[in-house]
This record gives sequence, structure tokens and C-alpha cells, in this order.
Amino acid sequence: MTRQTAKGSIVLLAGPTASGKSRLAAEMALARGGIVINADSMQVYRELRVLSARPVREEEAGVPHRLYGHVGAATRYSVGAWLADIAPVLAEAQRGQQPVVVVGGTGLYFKALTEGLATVPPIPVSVREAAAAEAAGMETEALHAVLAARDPEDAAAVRPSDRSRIARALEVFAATGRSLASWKAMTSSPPLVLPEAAERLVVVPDTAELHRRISARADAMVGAGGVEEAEALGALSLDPAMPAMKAIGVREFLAHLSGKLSLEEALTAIKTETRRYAKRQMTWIRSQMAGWSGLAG
RNA sequence: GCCCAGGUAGCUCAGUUGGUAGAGCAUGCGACUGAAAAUCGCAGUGUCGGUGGUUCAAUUCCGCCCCUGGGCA
Repeated sequence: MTRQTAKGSIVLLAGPTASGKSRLAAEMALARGGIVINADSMQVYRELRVLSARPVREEEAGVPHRLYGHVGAATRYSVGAWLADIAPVLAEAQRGQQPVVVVGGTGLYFKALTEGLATVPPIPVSVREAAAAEAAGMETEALHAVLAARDPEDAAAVRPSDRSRIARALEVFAATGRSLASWKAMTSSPPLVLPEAAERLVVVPDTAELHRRISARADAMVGAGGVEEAEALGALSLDPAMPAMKAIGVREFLAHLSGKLSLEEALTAIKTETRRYAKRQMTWIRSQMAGWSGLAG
């Protein structure tokens, strides 16, 4: 019976973008007298309000929302940073016996939350920059060959075409002198939330309906200031490789502002990208969240 | 009306010296441990505009027709 009490205190709510999960989370938190915590990798950025579809004031329904827009776009945020940020929030809620609803579309964050994360030392900015400089101009396969020369196990773990993961492995090696695989084989941080201790829910909408919502939401972004938001972000002159710059809509609206795309073309591209993103989320949900309870969206 | 260029996958196009065709993107499926709205893998699909003709065989060559651009009148 205490177990049920425990389950009621933590709800994990996942689902694809535009599935209506934010609103649902606010309703659930309101009904329980709890708080909502963000598990979306883009809604953490202060400058991305409209483009990341962060809940607006009325959707927050007077419920406290945490980890929304709490970092600047110039920050290179990550799963590890999110785990570090959510830990004290969860601890505080637990002390106050306050129910929490963790909601978002970033599957990796939920995985790290419930399964823990390998303890890899942070990569110093200087190392990262040096690695990036070295990689610049190199073909991805050549980078993979470099990785293979340093650690065959790491190289075998990633595809020769997967530049992102190859770069990560090279950075870890450069910063620590050890392979990423060896770090993963060592201790992980313990999960902050045990899967059995939480009510794990996933919103699974009808695809056609989801596509309609994605389209309508993209159109609404224009009136809500999405273009201006992209412009403001562009004015920061951040490295296009920064995570915040990768939010869907940023590149497209900036292309529109520079005259490369009409507004209609930008919106079409945004809708397509968003549909593809939702699809990847559903693939993750099917394979990685098999134990979660589905809710029809 | 005449001339020219086109009509091939959902889209943009390549191609077949005649033996029923392919890339990119889209789409579907999948992978996923500090960039995850990222990054990457795999896979389908076609009355090759219509219709006659030549041919063992036409998407390919020839005639006519339809449609779309552009030019000339």
C-alpha cells in the first residue's frame, strides 16, 4: 500500500511532440497539488519559448513548472546537465511530499532518469574545441579510422558514418585518455527514479491527428512570434552546432529572414521536420518504453 | 496558328545505342548513454502523358492527339 502512495507521487509522462502532453501534465499536477518538471531538451532554453512550444502561462494552470527556460541558448546543455538539475528539484519535492509530474519528449532523458547514466568526466571546452578543429574538413570515415586507431572497441560501437557519436568518443578519449566503452563499463550513476516507483505513462496519438496538430501548431507559431524569436536567436551569433540552434524552426525561419525561403516554404519545412521528429520519438517509445502504459492521445 | 523544350516514383530530375527503369528528398521501419528537436542504418513504390504504327520485343524509334513552359505571329 505504501507502494501505491509512492507511485502516486511521481508520474513520468512521455509522448511525441504536439501530443498534448504538456497540458495533460499541468492538469495532473493541479489535481494532485504537485509540480511539473520539464524533460524536453529544447524547452530548457530561455530563448526558445515559441519554437520549442514551451507551455504558456494559461497552460501552466497555476501549477509550478520547473526546468523550463532555465538556461541560456549559449549553454551547451546535455542529458548529464539535466540529471544534475533535476536531482535537487526531485529531492526538494520529496522533502515537501509534493507530487511531481515529469513531462517531455526527450526519451534519452527519461532513460537516464530511470536507469542512470555512465559516469564520464566532463569534457573541458578546450578539449572539445581542439577536437572540433582537428575534425574540421575531415571526412567522417577518416575520423572513424582515427577512432579505430585509438580504440577498436569504441570504433566498433559506432557506424563509420555516425559523425556525432564518433566525435563524442574522440572527445572522451582526448579528455580522459580512456575509451568511452571503458567508462560505460564502469559504474553508472544510480537512477534518480526507480521505474517501479513511478507511474510511467506515454501519450500515443493517432498519426493523422498528430500530423494535423503539428501543422496547426507550426502555423500558429508565426502569429505567436516564432519568426522574431528565431531572429533574436540568430542575433546572438551562436555556433550553428550549438544544441539550441538545432531546434526545429530556427534554421528555417532564419532562412526565411535572409530571403532564402518564403514564409510558406519555411513552414512547410518546419512541418516536415516536426513530423519526422515525432516519428523518431515514436520509434524510441516503441522500443525503449515498452513497459510504459499507453494513453490514447 | 507556327516553332522550340518538356511530360518517368508523392516531389525534383537522371536514364534506357529498343530487352518493362534509378538518384536525392518525402514516406515507412529500425538503432540510440552528456549535441538526443542531435546523429545514423535499412526498405517500398512506377499503366516511363494518351493512342496508333514499325519490331520477336517500345518507356526508348515514327505518326497523331492531350497537357505544361518559353518564343514567334
